[in-house]
Amino acid sequence: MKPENRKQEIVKAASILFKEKGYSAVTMRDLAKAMGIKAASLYNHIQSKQEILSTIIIDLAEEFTEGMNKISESDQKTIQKIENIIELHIDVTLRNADGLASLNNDWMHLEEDNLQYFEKMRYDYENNFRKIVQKGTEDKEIKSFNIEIIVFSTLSTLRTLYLWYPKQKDIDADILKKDMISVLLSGIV
Amino acid sequence: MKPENRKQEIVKAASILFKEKGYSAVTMRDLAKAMGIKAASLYNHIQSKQEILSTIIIDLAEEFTEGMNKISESDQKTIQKIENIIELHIDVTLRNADGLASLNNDWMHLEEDNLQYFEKMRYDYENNFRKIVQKGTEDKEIKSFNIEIIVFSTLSTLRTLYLWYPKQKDIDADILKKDMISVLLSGIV
DNA sequence: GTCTATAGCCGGATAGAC
DNA sequence: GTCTATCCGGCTATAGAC
Repeated sequence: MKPENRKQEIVKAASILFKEKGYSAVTMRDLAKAMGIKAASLYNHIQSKQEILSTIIIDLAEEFTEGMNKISESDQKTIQKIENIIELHIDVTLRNADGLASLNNDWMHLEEDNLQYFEKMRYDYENNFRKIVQKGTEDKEIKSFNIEIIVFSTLSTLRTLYLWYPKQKDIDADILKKDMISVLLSGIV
Repeated sequence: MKPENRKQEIVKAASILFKEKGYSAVTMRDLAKAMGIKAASLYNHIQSKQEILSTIIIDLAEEFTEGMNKISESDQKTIQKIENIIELHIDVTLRNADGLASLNNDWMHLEEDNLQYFEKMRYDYENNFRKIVQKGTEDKEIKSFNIEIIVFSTLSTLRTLYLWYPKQKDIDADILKKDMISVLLSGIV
């Protein structure tokens, strides 16, 4: 097995453990045990514990950044853009729910360069979202509530999907997308 | 100053640090430094690091449990109940936003009895919420989307308020309540 | 590529002086 | 009530045998 594949296995196992206890509470011994080897052996495939964390988080953050850039630059209507953002989050969650736990809760344990890079991506992502909502209210596609509240409540729900989706085993991805779009856009009343 | 007050100061300082880095990444030396004393001195006021965590989390969980029980047992209509739940979350967030970080992210580091007690309270809370939404759909007060999606998306937003509210310094609590109720109940379109 | 052994450091917590 | 000094265990990471 090539080292790259072995590294991917380590990252995957680490994602699950980081989700359960958080980056700081997971030891290299825990991770090695989950892989069925000794802690020292991990270092043939990775440089450090920190490298595992940054691999998980930066890959996901770049995925969101690329997706958001495409949506943001398109010439669709606001509502269509928001629907695409909801789909983006659901798609990423289906593919890597465990990694999203680190993205949401352990980003502050990234070190220098990666921390700055991550924070910039997150800022740009939120700002793109905010601009889309802003334009939507100007075009009267969206109600003129406080824009920050709209951005916050929508993003909160999408960012927390990773916690909730794995528990809903019997729900179809397409139904989830449809209902999630309805709930977030049209409300529940 | 009585020991009880000093303990409260420690818990408050710890809440801030736990919010920034998480329970596991904060050391007793970090906490002592924030209090302007040495780590050993903390132990004149608390039994252990674990005691600080359980004080933060259990107090808050009990506050939510009491609030939810009152709402749940009242004879109000469903929509009024949901509005009261939104207000409950906003009120607790205004009073103790830092502590809510531990409630949301560090509950898994509670030990045996407190962990079980917490998990029971959280289960009951969610179940009460679910029953309220269920009744609302039966009475046609609420649209008949997938109930789990409604419960999840509403709770996600309310639980994440602690991250967002402190950044919105210029927003009035009453306006926040009003707009949050509108966004969650009526949607944004 | 995995192992054993261990370096070197830092963690929570205690003892006892003041 | 706070301090200094310290115990002791667990942490990340490395060295070197197989």
